[in-house]
Amino acid sequence: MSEELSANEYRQQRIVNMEKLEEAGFPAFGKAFERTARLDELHEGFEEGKVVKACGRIVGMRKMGKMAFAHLNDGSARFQLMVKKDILGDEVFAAFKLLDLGDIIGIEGEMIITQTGEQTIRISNWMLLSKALLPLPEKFHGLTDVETRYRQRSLDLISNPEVMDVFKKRTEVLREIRRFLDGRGFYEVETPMLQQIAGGAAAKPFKAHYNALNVDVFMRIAPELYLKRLIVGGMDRVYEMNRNFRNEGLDRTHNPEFTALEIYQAYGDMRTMQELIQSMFMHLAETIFGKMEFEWMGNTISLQAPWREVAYYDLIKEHLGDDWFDKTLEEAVAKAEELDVHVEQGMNFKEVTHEIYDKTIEGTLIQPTFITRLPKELVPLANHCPDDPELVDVFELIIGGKEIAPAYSELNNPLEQRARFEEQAAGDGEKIDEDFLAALEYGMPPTGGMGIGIDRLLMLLTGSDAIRDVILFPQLKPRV
RNA sequence: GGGCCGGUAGCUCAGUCGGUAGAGCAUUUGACUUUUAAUCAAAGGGUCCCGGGUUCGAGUCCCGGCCGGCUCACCA
Repeated sequence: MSEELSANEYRQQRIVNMEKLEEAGFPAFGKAFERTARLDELHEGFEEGKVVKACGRIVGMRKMGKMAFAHLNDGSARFQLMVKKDILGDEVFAAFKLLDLGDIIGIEGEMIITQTGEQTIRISNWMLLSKALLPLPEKFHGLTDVETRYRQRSLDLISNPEVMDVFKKRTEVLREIRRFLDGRGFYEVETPMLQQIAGGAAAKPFKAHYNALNVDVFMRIAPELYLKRLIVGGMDRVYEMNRNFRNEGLDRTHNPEFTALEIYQAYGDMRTMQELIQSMFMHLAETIFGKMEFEWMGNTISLQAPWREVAYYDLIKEHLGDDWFDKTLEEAVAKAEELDVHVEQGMNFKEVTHEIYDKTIEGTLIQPTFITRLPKELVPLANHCPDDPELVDVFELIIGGKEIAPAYSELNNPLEQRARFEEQAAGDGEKIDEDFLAALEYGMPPTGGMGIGIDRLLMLLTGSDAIRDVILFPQLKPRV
């Protein structure tokens, strides 16, 4: 007996049941059903004696001789059904007992409270809306195999309510972000995902071919250069929240397609973004989660503003000593080795310092922290700090030891922008986006810009340790 | 890419020293009008991830591969 045949036994049995139901006058795949309310709403507005219509999937069934109890789930909640032979009559009751777990039905009945105190609908009538030909995962343990959960998200959602909850929260967060930004006068825009030059970030793009123009195109790695064109054009508050694609590895915090929110506000700067993100995160925490503290990867994180702000050099000194910047390169390398931080031959002092920061300091910043005044070498596309041309006017927001959002006082000097592009192009051979540079030459107002990794934000807000748990269909290797 | 762990019935999992493949749920049949992991009785259900090897005999040991998880590294 093959696995396939065995699985088929369940299917065969359900097809037999389906035929019996059809003979009894219950077509297996019904039409639209008008319900009184969702099951969660019925629980909330429960009223003993009220007659209601509801529908959903049968997720539990306890059959007895002349009555049965079942549980219905419509994705919002579960609701118990009481099914009695003396109410339905012999044939309709017998047909009900032919239903399988997973079948989708519509019912009508009276809301009652059972002896054990559970809100229940005692049904007077029912119809089959859709037959399930395959068995559902087991009722008690549910579906736990992670691989199956990601590959068959439908089943995951059916059998794991907490998974459903995370994805509903995801939708609510996206909706609330839009509402928040719209309320501040931002326009949501859509810019190309198919780009002939993949700019705006340093990452490897996915490549595709466009037949009609016979050109290679790239899936975007960032919308930044297009959004700034809109700032030049006078749309002075814009945001885009959509997918970016990066042709890189896959791990607990990286998926090749991920959702990024980029925000640009003309006549603002990094400070504008700082206020915006604190207000926005607190707003989300308050309105959707009703709390300010979140458990994430073993830490309790408070989003209560104001968040800590520390200049990069001060942070380094805090961890490596006030005299750090008086040290020689050799001393810095020695310290790195002592800390078990791997440094490459030929790295300069700043690079070694940053490597140490990356490996030993960033991870310790659990509570929200703005790191400001970064060395310009680290951030090529930002404006200088007004008081120090060696530093750039940016912040990196770290939460839970992870980078959540960078923000810049955007570079709006087209000559300097061109110089930096040329330097970059010399390094990696990428084409320069001349149209973008031309736009800048018409004049871009001083602008604050920010990028937020939405998936990582959702990990924090929902307490998820893996990005796969906040993305409905994460990338997986194909199954053979 | 390296290391460690895992893949056995539809689902969740056991499987000892290499000796006939197990349980619970689910399914089928029967009993049962207040159950809720319903209960009771009986039955059916397996490509033990794939391919080689060792052996009289492999779910188990060895080699290779696939998929997944954790972790380190790389990339940013």
